[in-house]
Parts: sequence; C-alpha cells; structure tokens
Amino acid sequence: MPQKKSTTVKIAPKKVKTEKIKIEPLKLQPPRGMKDILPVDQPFWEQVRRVSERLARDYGYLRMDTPLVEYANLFTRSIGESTDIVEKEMYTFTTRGGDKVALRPELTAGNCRSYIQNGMQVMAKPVKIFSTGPVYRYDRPQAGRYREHHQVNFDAFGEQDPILDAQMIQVASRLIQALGIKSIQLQVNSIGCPVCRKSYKELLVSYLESKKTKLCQDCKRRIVTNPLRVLDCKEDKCFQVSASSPQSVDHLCDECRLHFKTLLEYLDELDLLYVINPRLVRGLDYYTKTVFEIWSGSEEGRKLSLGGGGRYDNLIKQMGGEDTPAIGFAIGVERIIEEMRRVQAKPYKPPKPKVFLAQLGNLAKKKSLKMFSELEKNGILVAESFGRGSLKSQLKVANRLGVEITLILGQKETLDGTVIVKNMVTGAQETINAEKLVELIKKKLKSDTVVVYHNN
RNA sequence: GCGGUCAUCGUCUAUCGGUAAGACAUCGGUUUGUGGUACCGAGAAGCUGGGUUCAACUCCCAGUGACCGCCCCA
Repeated sequence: MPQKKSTTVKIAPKKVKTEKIKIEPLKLQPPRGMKDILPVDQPFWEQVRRVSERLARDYGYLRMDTPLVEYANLFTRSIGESTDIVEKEMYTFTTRGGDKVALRPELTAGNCRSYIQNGMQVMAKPVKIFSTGPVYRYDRPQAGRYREHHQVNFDAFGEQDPILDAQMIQVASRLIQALGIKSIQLQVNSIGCPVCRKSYKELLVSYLESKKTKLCQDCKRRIVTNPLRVLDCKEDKCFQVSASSPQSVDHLCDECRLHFKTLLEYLDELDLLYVINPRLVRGLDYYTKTVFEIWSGSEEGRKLSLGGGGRYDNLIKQMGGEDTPAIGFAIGVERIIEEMRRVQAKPYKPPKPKVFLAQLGNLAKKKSLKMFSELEKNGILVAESFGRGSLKSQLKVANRLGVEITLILGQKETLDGTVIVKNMVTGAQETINAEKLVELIKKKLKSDTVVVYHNN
C-alpha cells in the first residue's frame, strides 16, 4: 500500500490562535521484526498446530496457556540476570499502575509459575504440559530470527528418571520429523548439576586463563561473565582453544554421570541418532544435567537450531515451589516452517468445496441464502459468489474453484420449487425438486469420491 | 548493540535527471440464463522526511523496513 504523505491540517480556532497539527501518517507495516501470518501461510501453520497437538495428546501432555505478560522478575530470576535474553533482549515496561512487567521471552517460566501457583504438584507425576504461542525478544532481526516468534513447548514436572529425558527428546524429534523434516541432527550434552558444574567451571576458567592470549576479545570478556559460552564461539582461534579444553561430561559428579549414561542408553534403545556435543551450552541459566538441540541437517547453508531444551531440576524450588525435577523443550515455529518450505514438506490441505451455488435474479438471490445454509447444516461444503450477477461470471468462479457440481437457482426454478444440478465435468445438467436437493447432493458426492479415489 | 547490501503496481521485473513500461494476479466485457482458450478493456506503484536542480522515482542526507555477517538465540 502506498504511504500517505503527512498532511497539515488547520484546526478551527476555538480561541484566537490557529494551531497547526501535524498528523503522523499511518505506517502500514508491523513493528520491526514482526510479521503477519497471512492466509497463504496458514496451511503450514495449521500443519504445525495439528501435528503438535496430536503428539501432545498421544504422549499425555495437557494444554496450558499462560499470559503473554508476566512480572519482569519472573524471567530475570529464572532465566538468569546476566543472560543475553534478559540483559538486552527483553521487552520490559512499567504499567500505568507502576508494575514492572515483561513480554515473555520463552514459555517455561510462565508454566512453572502457574504450576506452583495452582498447586499442580498434587497431580499424578509427571505433570506434562503442552503450550504454544508467541514469545518476544528485542533482537536484531534476520531471516529465521524475529522479535515476535512462536514456540511449541513441552514441559514435564516431577520426574527425575532419565527415561523422561529420552522420551522428551523422542517427542522433539518425532515432532520435527512428522512435519516432514527428515534430515535433522540431534545434539546432546550434560552440563551437570550446580555442584559439579561449579567445580567444572573453575577448572574451565583456569584453563581459559592460561590460554587467554589466544582468545578473541569477546571470549576474554566471557571468561569472567559466562565461561561456558567460550565453548561455542565460532572464532577459529577460540575453537582451537576449546577443542582441547576440559569437557563438562568428563567432570560430572557420580549422579550426573550416571544420569547422562543412562539417557544415552535409552536413546540407543530408541534408535535415535545423536551427537554428543561438549560445546552445547545453552543461553538460559536454569538448565541442569541434560541439554539438547535439534539442528536442521542441511549440508549447505547454515545449521540453524530448530529447537532445543533440557532439564531444569532446580527451577521450581528456586522459584518457591516444592523441590521438583523438570525437563522441557521448545521449537521455533517460524524456523520449522522455513525448513519445511526448504525441503518441500507438505502443508495441511484444507477440504475444498465441491459444490457451487449460483443464483440469478432477485428472488433467487434471496432464496439462495437459505439454500446455502441448508447445505452447510448438512455438512456439505458450498462455495458461492452472491455478489456477482451474471451466471457466466459465477460459473467462471465455480470453474476456477474446481467444484464438481454447480447448483443453478434462477427465477423460473425458484417459482417452480426446483433447482438445476450441473455436473461440472461432463456439463450435463438436470432439474430436480429443491426438497430432494440435500439428499441428492450427498449421494452424488459420495459416488464421486469413489471415482476420484479410483483415479488416484 | 556493531558492520554491510537493498527498497518501483498485490507479486515479479523494466526504464529514465524532463508525464514510469510489461508480465502474472484481480475486476469487467466479447448481444438472450452456462465455465475453458483467445481477444478487448479497467483499476493498480516510485517506503517516509529533507536537500541539490528550472525539473528528482533517478543524485545527496536522514529516518523506516527487509536481507546478510557479528553478538545471541527458536
């Protein structure tokens, strides 16, 4: 749409003064990094919705929706004060009432809050929660990265057995593969519990300090702020350093090591191919033990993370709930859809009307409105173009829609209580009693369906 | 937050310092109440704000947005 030039309008003077008010032209675009999900995009979105809802149901997850807005400290405390997400990417603002709130940057924090608040620990464990919706990060947009994006999220509370980790990873990869993305790479790692991570961190820091001169500027800073992040720096020289750095999996405490080992055994049992990636850290502070990501397996082009997650055994307690182990993961819907398009995965195909209702003349026009609803009530999907007058133009539309049958209701038919039923393939038509219409159409569509089936 | 590329009908793509062209799509028509093709016609654009110039869509500056790299992440 063309943008209107800004106009200067003179407001009629109430007093003596004439005021010129500059009217801001409407910016006919969404804010930066946000976009519309248009009707043409919906088949892909619908496919994601259907597949994820079905998987959620099959694996025993219950849907939960929490607000888009939460108190800001819910996120700062759970995700971590010094993470990038909280530090520079959160949409934080103060309400008129003076509350500091934020647009959710992810779904888990809100789910945990709700779990505790609603006493969901009394439910049979594990409590499995499925949620989906938009999340917000004030980041610089790029393809596959938006300020508003959508996640499909699975969380399970109250089970510490690594079998749940394995099943969660299975759900994640099933979800992505069920959407038609066959080539994926599963990356797993264990970052241990607070106890073993602390000693590992110290070990890592002292190693990095010794190699400090060989690191990039950013990583020198990271040694202090977030040493684990040095491990996934893409700078070549940092890569060299981290290649021979101590790895978290080698410094796990007994419990964490056993947990990880058992998880891998389960994954083998599930025939899930995985890569142990010692560099896999994640951007949120709450993770413990198992972390994983699913990457698009495309050879060429960048490997984009389609989704990821991990265990967060201490979060619920830290937020003030009962000590409850938990694990979860999220996929980024926009990225998944981008990948679906790239590999030409099939979107959802909505049912198309096989019947078109055409009308001619004022009397028929009035009648047709009711006839349409009669058909609809009987489960017959009908298309129409009531606004068009000529039969020719209506048939044109019918043809373009690819319907099998067109019903023609004109002046004469209306008076006779009949309707013309036209076969759009053969062109043959017959005039039938309007009262038998529904029954006849049902019959015709049924037999046509059989024909179509044989043709395929 | 830093660096780079780009911006013309709904979409794709031309052109030009002097009235912006085409294709696809949309809508209408080609005599009566019947579709396709073909043909004819219509509507539809210079992102915004400044500057240079007799004249700017074109040159310059700023803003905005998209894209790419970094940071980070889904």
